[in-house]
Amino acid sequence: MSGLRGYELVERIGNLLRVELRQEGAKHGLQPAHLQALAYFARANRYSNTPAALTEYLGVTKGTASQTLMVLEGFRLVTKREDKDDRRVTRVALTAKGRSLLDKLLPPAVWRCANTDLGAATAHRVEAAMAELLCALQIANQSRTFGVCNTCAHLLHEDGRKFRCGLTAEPLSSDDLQLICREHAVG
Amino acid sequence: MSGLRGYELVERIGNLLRVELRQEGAKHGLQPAHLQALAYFARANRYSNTPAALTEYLGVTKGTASQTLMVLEGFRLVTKREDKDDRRVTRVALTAKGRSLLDKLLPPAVWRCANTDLGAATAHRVEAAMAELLCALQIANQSRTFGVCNTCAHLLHEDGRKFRCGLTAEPLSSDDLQLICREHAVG
DNA sequence: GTATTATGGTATCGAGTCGATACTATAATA
DNA sequence: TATTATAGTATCGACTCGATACCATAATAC
Repeated sequence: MSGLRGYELVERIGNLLRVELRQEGAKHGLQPAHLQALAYFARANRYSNTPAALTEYLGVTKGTASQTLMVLEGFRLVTKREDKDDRRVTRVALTAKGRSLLDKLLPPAVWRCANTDLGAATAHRVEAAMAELLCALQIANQSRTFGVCNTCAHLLHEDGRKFRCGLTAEPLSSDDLQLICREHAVG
Repeated sequence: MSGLRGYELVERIGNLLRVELRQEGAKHGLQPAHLQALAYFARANRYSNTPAALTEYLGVTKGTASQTLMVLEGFRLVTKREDKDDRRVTRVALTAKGRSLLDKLLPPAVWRCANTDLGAATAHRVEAAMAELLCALQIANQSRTFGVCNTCAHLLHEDGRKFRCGLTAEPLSSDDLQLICREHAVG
């Protein structure tokens, strides 16, 4: 019971979406990897909006990630600026153009359509199953989880509605809690 | 409710597996696309073991599919022969080497591991959810379903344990029922 | 029965991905 | 101060993929 059947299903789903993403992105001169990167920076928090974090997130080499970012910057979809505390670090942020393009392209039309067809209840159940699967895969892969602060083991609840990161000791707003963090930990 | 969260999950799962597939395949000089093609022909039935069917399955152009096949043939992982009835058509079959390599590489180790960690019951539930999602996506995409004969609307049950394809009128063995067919139809 | 069109497949080219390696700049550590 | 680690870029080669053109064969039109 190696789960080959399940694996084939995931492969096909991923492939189908990838083909769609390629077609849609091509209309704007973008490849799947570009859109993945753009989507990442749209949701990355202040500890995670760097090329190095993207490298880990996508599982590619830093050279590849750097190239991807150069393309996005060339299209004026993201901006880069030097970190003022650590001058080795580059901070990446979406431009308004990048954000509106992302809203238009993701998720792909075929996904929105399928999601509607499934209905809210089924879609939610499928989503939960995939979350479970992803978690297991990340553990098996010993890779970072890149979850949101809201679900992080480092999150500290203070009195009232205040939150703080246990790693950096910095306070977190409620918006912060919805962002992806490279230091995210489970358990 | 566009299902962006669910989409991100699928993207991440697909990406994680793709990275793994790339690393494993690289040890044998194979790219992800090669292994996908190899896996397809391992399961394709007699109506579907052609480059044209692979083209539809992977959602790429026929030129791309042709190149992929040339690589596989070069590595002696598949063989090609001309169809005797329609000489435009090429039939593709795995070699013993191709089959054993596939058994070794798919599903990737990280998948087997995650599958074990999840446990049989959960793995089955996740698999069912994925099947449902894939079906909805294929309908939304108006793409062929590439299911097995066992689940096909064309399948005719004859007396006893005999089966026949309603499209080609040919008899189907019980092994045939487990193979992928490009003419597969739902409903 | 021949001309036309459709289908299956290959060849070739260019744009782009991605990994590998080498390199620079800055920070952290010995 | 010297060494090492980290963040990022530059460059190169192998490869993917789409686009286009092309060839052979089958199906269809007339």
